[in-house]
Amino acid sequence: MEELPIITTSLGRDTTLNEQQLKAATFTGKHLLVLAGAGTGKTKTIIERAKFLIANGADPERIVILSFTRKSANEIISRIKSSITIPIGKELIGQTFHSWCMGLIKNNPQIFAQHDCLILDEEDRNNAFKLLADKDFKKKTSAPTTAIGEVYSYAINTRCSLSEAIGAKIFEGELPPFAPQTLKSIEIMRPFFQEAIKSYITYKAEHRYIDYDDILNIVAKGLKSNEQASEFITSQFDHILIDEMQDTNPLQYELLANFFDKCHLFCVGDDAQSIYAFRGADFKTIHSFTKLVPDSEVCKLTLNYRSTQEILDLSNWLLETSSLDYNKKLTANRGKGAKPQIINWYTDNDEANDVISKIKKSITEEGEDYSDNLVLSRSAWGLRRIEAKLIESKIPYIIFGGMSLMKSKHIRDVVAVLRIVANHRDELAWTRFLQLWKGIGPVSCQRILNKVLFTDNITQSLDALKSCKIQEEIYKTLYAVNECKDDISKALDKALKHMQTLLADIYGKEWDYRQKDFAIIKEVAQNSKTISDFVNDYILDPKLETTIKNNNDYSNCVVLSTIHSAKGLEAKNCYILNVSVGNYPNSRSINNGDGAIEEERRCLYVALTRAKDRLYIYRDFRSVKAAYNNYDLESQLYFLLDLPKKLATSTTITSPQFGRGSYFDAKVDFSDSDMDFDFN
DNA sequence: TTGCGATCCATTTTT
DNA sequence: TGGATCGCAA
Repeated sequence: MEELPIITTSLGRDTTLNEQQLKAATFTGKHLLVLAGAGTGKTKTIIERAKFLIANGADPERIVILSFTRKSANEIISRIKSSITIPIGKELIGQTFHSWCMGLIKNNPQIFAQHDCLILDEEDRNNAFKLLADKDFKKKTSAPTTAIGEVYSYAINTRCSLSEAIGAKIFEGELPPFAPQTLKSIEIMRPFFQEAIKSYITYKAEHRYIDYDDILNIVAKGLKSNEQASEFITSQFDHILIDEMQDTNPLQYELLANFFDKCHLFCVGDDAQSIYAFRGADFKTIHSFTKLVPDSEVCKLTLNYRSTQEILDLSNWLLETSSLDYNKKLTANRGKGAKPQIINWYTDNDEANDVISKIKKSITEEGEDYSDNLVLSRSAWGLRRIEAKLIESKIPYIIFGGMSLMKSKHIRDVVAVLRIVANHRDELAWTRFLQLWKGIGPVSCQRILNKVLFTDNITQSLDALKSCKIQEEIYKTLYAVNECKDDISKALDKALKHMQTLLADIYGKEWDYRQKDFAIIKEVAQNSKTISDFVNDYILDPKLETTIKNNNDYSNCVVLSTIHSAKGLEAKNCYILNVSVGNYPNSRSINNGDGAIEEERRCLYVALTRAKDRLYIYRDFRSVKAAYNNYDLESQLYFLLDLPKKLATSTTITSPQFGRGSYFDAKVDFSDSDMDFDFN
C-alpha cells in the first residue's frame, strides 16, 4: 500500500490525499482535466481543490462548482458543507449547468432579455408543439409532435445540423423512417421539421417562454457574440470546478469556452462512466481535452478506495471484453473481499423478496444500517416492485430518479392557475386549465383563448373571460387566485379550494392521496418570492422529487436509484436488478450500432462500481439459459454471457408460489430450478 | 364538439 | 398496470 502524504489546509483540518490526488488538488497551472476511475476519490479531490483554493486566498464567491445532474451537484454540496467552514456570509455555490445559467440570466437583465421568461419543461414543450401543429403547420407528416421536440433539442445540444439530428433520431429508432433509405427520409422530413421548429421558436419568443436548452444556449451565444457582456460575466469568476466532465455535451463546451480566458477550469471525469450520449454527450471529447482547451493539462487518479478487488475484477472484466480500449484497470486499495454473487430468479417477485431479505439480514446479522444498502435499476419503473415490498416491510427508504411532483398531473393542474395569474399570456397554462372543465375541448378552448390572451393585463383577461359562455366557477377560481397572487401559499389554497370538486371528480379515488401532495408544494413555494420564480425554481430543482418514506430520517434509509442518478453514490451492499438478457444491453439499443452498445456497457459498469463490500447481480434465469441456445442478437450481445466462473458465485432461487404477480406464462419446467447455473 | 368506451400498447436514461 | 389513441354517439 502506498504512503499517504498529508496536507494541511489553513482551514484548520488535516486531510489525507494520495500523491495523485494531491497533485491534482494543488495544481497551479491554468486548466486541468483529472481522469479519475470509479471510486478513486473524484468528489473528494474536487472538495480538496476548493479548500486548497480558498486556503490560498481565492474568494469563495468567485468559485463555481458545476455538475451535470442535480444528484451529483447535491452530493458535492452536502459534502462541502460537512467539510469546509467558510468565513461568515460566504457560501460555495454548487449547481447544475442549468441552474447556474438561469441564475446568470436572471441576475443580469441588462444583458439577457430573457430574464423574466418562464421555463418550459419537456411536457410543456411537447404541448407547445402539439398546439402549433394544429394551428400553424398542420399535420403534414405523421411524425409525432414529441419527436420534433427531441430532434430540435438534440440539434441544439450537439450543435449539429437539422439533417444530422433527424438522421440520428431515425438511427436511434425514435423517429419512424419515411423511406427505406435514411437520406431519403431526411430529405422528406426536413422541410416539415424546419417549419415546425421555426414556429416553435417564434412561439416561445411571443409568449416569453424559454426551454431547458435555451437556458444554456442563451448564455453560450450571448457571451460569444457580445464581447462586453462576456467581459462582464466572465470576470465575475476565477475558478470553475466541474464534476462528471464526461457527461458534458458540445453545447456545454461552447458555454465553457467563453470562460477559458478569464477563469481556471478544474474538470474531473471518467470516460468509462459516460452514459448520457442520448443527451448529446460524447465521452471522446475528454480525450481531446488538451486540444480543445488551451493551456490545459491532464492527470490521472487510478487507485480505488471504494471496493474490494473482487468487485473491481468483475468491473474490469466488463470493460476488457469491449472492443473499445478503455485503458482502465482499477486496483483496490482495500484488498480482498467477497466474490460478487449472481442470483438467478424465475419471477421478479422472487427477486424483490430476496433483495428485501438480504437487506434485513444486513441490519440484523451484520449490524449495518439501512443506508448501507443501495438498490439499482436501469429504469425508474423497475424500482417500483422493490418500493412496494419496502413499504410492506416498513423499511425506510429514499428513492432517486423517480418522477418529480411538478410532473404529476394534479400538481400541474393547480399550478396552471397560478401561472395564468402570474402571466396572463401563458397560453400553455390557459390551455391546460380550461380543458379541465366539462364542456371545454380543444375548439372551445381556442375560442376563449382568442378573447383572453391578447389583452394588456390579467384584469382585462378576466373581464374578457366573464363575457364567454362558460361555467361561473372557472372565472371565480381565477378571480380568487388573482386576488392573492403575491402570497403564493394563499394562492395555492384558493386554487385548491375552488377546484376541489373538479379535481375530486377527475381523479376519483386517487384524489385522496394526491391531495396530500399540495402540503409539500406549499412548503416549497414559501421559499420563492413570486409565482414565476416558484415555477422556474421548482422546474430546475424539484427538491422533493426524492422523498423519504416510512420515516423521516434522511441519514438512515435504504437507497433506491436509477443507474443514471447513481453516480457518486456508494454503499456496502449493492443490489443490481434485472441484469437479464435484453436489458444489458437494452434490446432497444442493439440495432443502434456499437456506440449505443458501449453506452449500455458503461451503464452496467457504473452500477457495478457502486458496491463497496458485497455486490448482488440479479437476473432472469430463463432468459440467460435460453441465450446459450439462441443466436439472436440480443442473446449474443448479452454482457454476462461469457462471464468467467471464477469472477462470481451463482445461486438460483426457486419460486414456491409461482404464478402470482408474474408476467411469465405458465409453461414452466421446474425440474431444473435448483440447478446452479453453469457458466461457460 | 365533446366525451365516453373500447382497444391496443409497451414500459430508458435527465435538465 | 395504466396510458394513449381512435371511433362513435349524444
